[in-house]
Amino acid sequence: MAVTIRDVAKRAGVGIATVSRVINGNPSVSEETRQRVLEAIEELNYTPNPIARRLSTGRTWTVGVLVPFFTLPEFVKRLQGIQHALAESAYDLVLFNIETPAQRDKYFLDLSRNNRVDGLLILSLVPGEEQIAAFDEANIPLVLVDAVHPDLSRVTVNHVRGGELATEHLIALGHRRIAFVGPSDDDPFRFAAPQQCFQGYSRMLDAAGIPLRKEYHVRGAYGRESARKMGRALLSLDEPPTAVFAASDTQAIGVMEAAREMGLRVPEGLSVIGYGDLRDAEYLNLTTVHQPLFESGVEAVNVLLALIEDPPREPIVVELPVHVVSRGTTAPRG
Amino acid sequence: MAVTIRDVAKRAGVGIATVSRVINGNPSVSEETRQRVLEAIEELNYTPNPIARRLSTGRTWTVGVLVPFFTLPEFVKRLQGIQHALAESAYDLVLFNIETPAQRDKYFLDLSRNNRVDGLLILSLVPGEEQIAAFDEANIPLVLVDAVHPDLSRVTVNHVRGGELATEHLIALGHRRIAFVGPSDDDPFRFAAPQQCFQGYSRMLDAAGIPLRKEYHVRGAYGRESARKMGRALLSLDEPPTAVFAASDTQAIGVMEAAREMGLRVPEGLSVIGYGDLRDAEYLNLTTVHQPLFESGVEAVNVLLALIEDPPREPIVVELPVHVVSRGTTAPRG
DNA sequence: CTGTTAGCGCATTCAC
DNA sequence: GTGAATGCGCTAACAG
Repeated sequence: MAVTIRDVAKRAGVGIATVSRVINGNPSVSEETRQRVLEAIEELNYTPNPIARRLSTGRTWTVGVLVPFFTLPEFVKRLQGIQHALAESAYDLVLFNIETPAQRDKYFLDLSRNNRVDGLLILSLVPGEEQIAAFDEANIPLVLVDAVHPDLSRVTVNHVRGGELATEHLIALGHRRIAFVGPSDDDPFRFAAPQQCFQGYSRMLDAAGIPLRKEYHVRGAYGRESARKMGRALLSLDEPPTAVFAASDTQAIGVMEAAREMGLRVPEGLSVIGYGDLRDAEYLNLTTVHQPLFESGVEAVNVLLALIEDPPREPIVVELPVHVVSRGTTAPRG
Repeated sequence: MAVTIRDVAKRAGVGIATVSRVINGNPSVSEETRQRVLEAIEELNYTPNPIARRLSTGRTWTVGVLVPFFTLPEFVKRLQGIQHALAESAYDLVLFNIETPAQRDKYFLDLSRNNRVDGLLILSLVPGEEQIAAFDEANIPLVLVDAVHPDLSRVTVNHVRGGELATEHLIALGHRRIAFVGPSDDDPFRFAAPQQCFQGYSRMLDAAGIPLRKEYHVRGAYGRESARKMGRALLSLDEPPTAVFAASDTQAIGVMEAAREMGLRVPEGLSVIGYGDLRDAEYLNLTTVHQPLFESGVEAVNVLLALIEDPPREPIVVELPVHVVSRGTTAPRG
């Protein structure tokens, strides 16, 4: 049926080992026989069976990506970076989407026991200690993206810093009544970023001598609709904020809609800064904190491949910078 | 190192064949030995090595998904359906993203020759005849999603019908000056849907006795920004349209923005209907034609798995229905 | 430099 | 019912 290494060997009049050597670029083959083998390969239209190779080498040539809710724009963009970096490698990308804690645990167990991936990228999730131990024992390197565990390699951005920068930006514009809008943290996955943004926010307020007002600190479901409601609530306060820092662009958009509905112009009546710099941000002229999403995917792949190639060593830590992208939704306090 | 079937066999005091039988649910094993084997498996924490199984069975237990620009929301949603359906199966999902014709051809060649996938889902792309022949020869079933080739199984929606429905909706509201906004078709991938939408549009106009006006037919780059410009151009016409059918929700949003900028209210001054029913559509209260994106992914997986299990046969064709979702952006002609 | 051989871990005849 | 033996296609010692 399919043409195998043996067919090529016969055709070229050599042993299968020689064919294997040619395929794998082993230098100890005479130029002459190499040519003969290459010709045979060409004529027979041969390509090595990857599965046999995998069994033989004991490697799967596969990288797994564990991602919660991969359809969320942040994750899509990270995935894009991962896909991009992996496309140029010999590794296949297999996607594991997680929508419930049960799924998460199932995949963790599955992937650490079965011989399914050579390495795993984990987005915005932190495995438990036993799970980490299992991967370690199975000798499967892990790289966290946008999540932190002291023993694991990771690619992160400093969200506390991001929160500081956003807040600093508003303070520099003269604002003092600055609200924070973020996703609620009763989510089963409880992503760390928003909480860290809040830390940066409160730290920077503190540094500026601005008291934290709890009525300016609102949380709700992720998504525009919810953010719009929160925005309306904020703007209905007796002393409404003059600026809002939203822990995601999606929520920033919701807040802007609330402002518009209430007859408030942005940025004249209300400054809004988002977080993430998602696709729509530029288009909507939204001031935001740029997060290197695509780049984080690329970097994570680089780190993981290094870990796969080299013997295990110290965790590799890459921290990518964030910066404010000042566009049209923030302005000096009126 | 890792525990193998041999370890289990030894532990249970049986041959490896028996262990294999137990694993694969072969009935010809006595209940007693089955229990013994299961215990051994449990104690040793054994899981079969999938790669060895793949080599032995000659199947990869892998499904490939070929998708152009997978970050576009339409594709993300289809991918979600695919992922969802595949998660419950024994198959891995490996993602191949395509951004250039060269990449497309490379993957087609690669996947048809190498033993990498048991089947392939192809989104919005049609392979060439030689490529189809190659897959056929390699015995790798193909399922097209949102694309048509007479010899291939596929899951589609009737975009001509979709275009008719959208146009009919506007006509029923009394509109006669109806414009069509779509992506330009000088794209190297030239997705078929927009063109078919246009066919439905022009067919329905014809049926209603409304002449097609070429100044009402505008095309431009995919994306909001471009659509906004087209919208402005349309609304600046001496005799501007009273309604716009956009071949994608993204473009519909751009048109709505153009209307707002020019002081026209939607739907009072301008009716807008989109296409796709993407996530934002409901939120923005956009009237649109619902496309079963998620469902198309699920169905495609079902078809593909059937094709993998069963001997090749007639192409399986699934056509999913579309329908207008009437929301707040269309109204009777003023 | 090159061919022979021995696995990789499992499924699967084929005898018993 | 069950075990021993063979092979899936390839890589990697090991001899020559």
